[in-house]
Amino acid sequence: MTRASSDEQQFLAKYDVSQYERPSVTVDMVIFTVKDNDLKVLLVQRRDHPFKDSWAIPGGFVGTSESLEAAARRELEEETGVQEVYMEQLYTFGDPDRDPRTRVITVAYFALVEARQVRPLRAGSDAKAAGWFSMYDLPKLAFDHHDILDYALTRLRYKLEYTNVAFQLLPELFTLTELQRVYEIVFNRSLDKRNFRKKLNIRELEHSLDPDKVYMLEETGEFKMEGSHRPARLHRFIDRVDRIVRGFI
Amino acid sequence: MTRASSDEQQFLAKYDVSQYERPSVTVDMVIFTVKDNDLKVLLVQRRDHPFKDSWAIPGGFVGTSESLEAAARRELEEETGVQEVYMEQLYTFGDPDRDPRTRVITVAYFALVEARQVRPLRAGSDAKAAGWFSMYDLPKLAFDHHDILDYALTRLRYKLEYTNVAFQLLPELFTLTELQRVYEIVFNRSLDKRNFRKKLNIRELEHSLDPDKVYMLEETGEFKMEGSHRPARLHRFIDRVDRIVRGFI
DNA sequence: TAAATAGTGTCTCTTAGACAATATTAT
DNA sequence: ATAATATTGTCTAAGAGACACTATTTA
Repeated sequence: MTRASSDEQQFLAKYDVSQYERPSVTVDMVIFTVKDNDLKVLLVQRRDHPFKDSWAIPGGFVGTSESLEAAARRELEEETGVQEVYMEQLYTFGDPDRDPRTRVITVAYFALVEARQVRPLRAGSDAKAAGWFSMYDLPKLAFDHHDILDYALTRLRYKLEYTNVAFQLLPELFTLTELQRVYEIVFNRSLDKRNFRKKLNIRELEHSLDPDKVYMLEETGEFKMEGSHRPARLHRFIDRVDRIVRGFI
Repeated sequence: MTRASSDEQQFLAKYDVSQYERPSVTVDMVIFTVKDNDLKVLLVQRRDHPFKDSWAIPGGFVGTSESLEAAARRELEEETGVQEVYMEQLYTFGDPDRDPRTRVITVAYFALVEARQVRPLRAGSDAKAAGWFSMYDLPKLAFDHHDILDYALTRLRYKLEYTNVAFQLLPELFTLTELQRVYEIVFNRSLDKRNFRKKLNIRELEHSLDPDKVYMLEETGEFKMEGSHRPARLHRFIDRVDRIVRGFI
């Protein structure tokens, strides 16, 4: 940052902030979880017009001195009670008529949360209800929220293909079969168990060559004893990296 | 879109558009070209505060009833005179203090233009000068524009790796050596000629399996006769697709 | 014929995907 | 022993990367 000259200070003092018409700016949150053997997204039912009673992804206005990411995390926390989860900017939707009230530009984010960390959903000041909906069986949505969800699902699949973020959808300890189920649910097709595990190993090696980039899968030595069958090894992901905040690239 | 009920119409009539403080929204354009054996970006020198006299990427406010993409194309056309070039949304930068005047959220786009299609650069209403700068030797930039360019270069490299957009940086007819030079310049390292061409063939096949996805490389039968050496075959890309407008995923 | 650039093929290593048998636990 | 799920390896095909020689043109 260059130091402000007195010339510049003079300019800034005179600057007329109401010189241009301004759109409203919101953040909208696509919050995914895997639950009941299904990929779910959090929707709220609108209490007010426009699209009163329609379901929509949660969102809200960006505070005057609040960063976009902070606004997104605030919304996420309001809806789910969770913090510190994986979140990234998705895309900015700004068609002039996407909101019938006035010009609203929305910066969409998507987040991955573990179902069990989420507190029970509740209505809010502008939502008469909230709930988890299957991505494969959505109701009609308000605004352009179908577009946003389409885009989010594509991004989610893409992310799962070349990163290890999947563990963000699982509890800390999980079996490889549970991890595979996450992939199967997100990609909506079954996978071969041996190939899946082989690929995990390959990723493992790749990643250990670049420890700044991703997460490492680790055996805990513990087992999941459940059901009348052979117990499964429990694994965990080790964080080797500062959380990747910025969107995909 | 649901039909507006009279209840809803009543609501919309009363809706107070000045209810929330609003940030300004701009689009900023990262305009890349390959020229003089170098990757160049278009910069303008600011006529006014803040950052008076600093170089910056061109941008401007989004019109009240103008889509983000339209605003980006308008800026692009103003600066370069070109239209119908490859452009995609990059990322939205919204730190509260990124602009000392007031809250300004900017939606960054990046575009690829062919150097010879660009009309000579000229100053503008808010720029005392404009010019092409090497991405590998940038001046100090205004605002957070270094961040935006870093991000744009990463995205550009990524795009070149898995798509055929590189031809957007070339004239309609080009030799394979010229195409390879584009890759070498963007990735800033030399490539093996045989492997490069082999990969082009593989991409070709992939793409013909999915003709809705990308472009096809085609031999024209013409040759570039230039210099005292064997002439090179001229190629072109055939558009097999509606332009991909949305950002990468 | 010399200089300059164009054009081309093989080998090895790694990865992706198809595919089935054995191991361990509770009942 | 049976039911249920966990765990493991091989084969083939395709792609990535290293590597060097011949072809064609003009001066």
